[in-house]
Amino acid sequence: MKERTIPKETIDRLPLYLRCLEKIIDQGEINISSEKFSEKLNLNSAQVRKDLSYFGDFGTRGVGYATEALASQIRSILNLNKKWNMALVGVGNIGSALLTYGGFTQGDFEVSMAFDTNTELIGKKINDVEIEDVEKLEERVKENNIKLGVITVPASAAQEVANTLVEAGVEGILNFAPVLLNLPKDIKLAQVDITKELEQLVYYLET
Amino acid sequence: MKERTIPKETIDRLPLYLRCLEKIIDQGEINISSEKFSEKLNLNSAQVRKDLSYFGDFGTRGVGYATEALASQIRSILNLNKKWNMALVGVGNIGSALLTYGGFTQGDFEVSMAFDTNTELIGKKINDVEIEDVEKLEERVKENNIKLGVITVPASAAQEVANTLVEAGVEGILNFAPVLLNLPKDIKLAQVDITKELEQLVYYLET
DNA sequence: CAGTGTGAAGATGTTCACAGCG
DNA sequence: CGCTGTGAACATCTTCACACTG
Repeated sequence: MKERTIPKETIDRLPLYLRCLEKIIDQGEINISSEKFSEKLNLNSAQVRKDLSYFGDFGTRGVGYATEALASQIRSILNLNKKWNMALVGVGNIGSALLTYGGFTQGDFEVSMAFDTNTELIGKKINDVEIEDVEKLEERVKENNIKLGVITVPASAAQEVANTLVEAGVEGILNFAPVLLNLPKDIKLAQVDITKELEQLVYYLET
Repeated sequence: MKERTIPKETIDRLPLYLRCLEKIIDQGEINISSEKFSEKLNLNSAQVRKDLSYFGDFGTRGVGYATEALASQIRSILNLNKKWNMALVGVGNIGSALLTYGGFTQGDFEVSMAFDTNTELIGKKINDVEIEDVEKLEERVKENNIKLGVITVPASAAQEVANTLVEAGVEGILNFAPVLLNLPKDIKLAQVDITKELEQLVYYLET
């Protein structure tokens, strides 16, 4: 293992490696070569080896990578050894979808608090999570030591919500609102921008 | 305007330029300099000028870019001059959220057909769209000449749905399922992978 | 003379090719 | 002998710096 700066793109691919590994572990495979790996993920095998070598010498020459051990390593690199609770703000279409989303309900992430301004919603429960007044956000997030916030409010409210989340001590934000958030640089941001994806997509289409 | 290959990253940024422009047009600005632009988007001003220059000489030296004209140019480059109808498959949490999503309901994109396998859902309407049997997908998508598909089914069903959409003549797919789809190379893909985003996000967090 | 458009330099990421280990 | 790990070559993207124009 060398001390080097790790490309963002490598981090980008780690979740894909992990997902691929979990699949082939299910199929009972004990080892996998970088070649096999790269075929499944449509990339170059040298890419796979280089990516993994940033974090240690996980492979065995002549054999490949031990699937179980590698999966465990990647989970550890990605900080997936603890359950991440999230505070969600904005219980609209996407917000409620995330509250009941099976994709991570049973996994490493869980929406454990939800906030809204709509008095019709406050007090109701979705998937065992009670919707609370956004006024209480700061207090409640601090109290529960939540480190991840999810923004699913309309674009116009997103920056204000982001500020409140930061005040409340959140360290990372998953933002679904189509705005560029202004955040302190120690706060990490993941942006999910569906309209942007669609606009890019149709650029490439025949018209 | 030079004939050059346009970086993917440039296409990535076009929707952001557009969004930013629309905002400042609302504020009544007639012109904007690459410098102002770059501040609002957190990038280098040379980046802005280079990106825009791939498509033509839109700026005026000493003045900047005419906001209205540039917005219109970008919309045209991105193929946003027509309304894009989409066929959505999988009316679960995320699927139904998209059916009622205000973010593009009033815009350039609209989910105009929805399919599912669940007989409880088939026949019901969400936001004026009747949910149909996925068996009818190919026929109905062809008949309506739909060019965009949205996959919001569980991971295990995603590849099969993708195949059907391709059979039906779709040219672009927006996929929310956490799988790497195998598609003919003339079919364009946009992937929205929420779990991946979260996994990357927490990599960067203190633990 | 302010601000674009763009070659050239620099930074970052990917692929090649092969030495060396199990 | 097969497959990893990795310098070096290559490709792509970003930033600099400045000539030139409206």
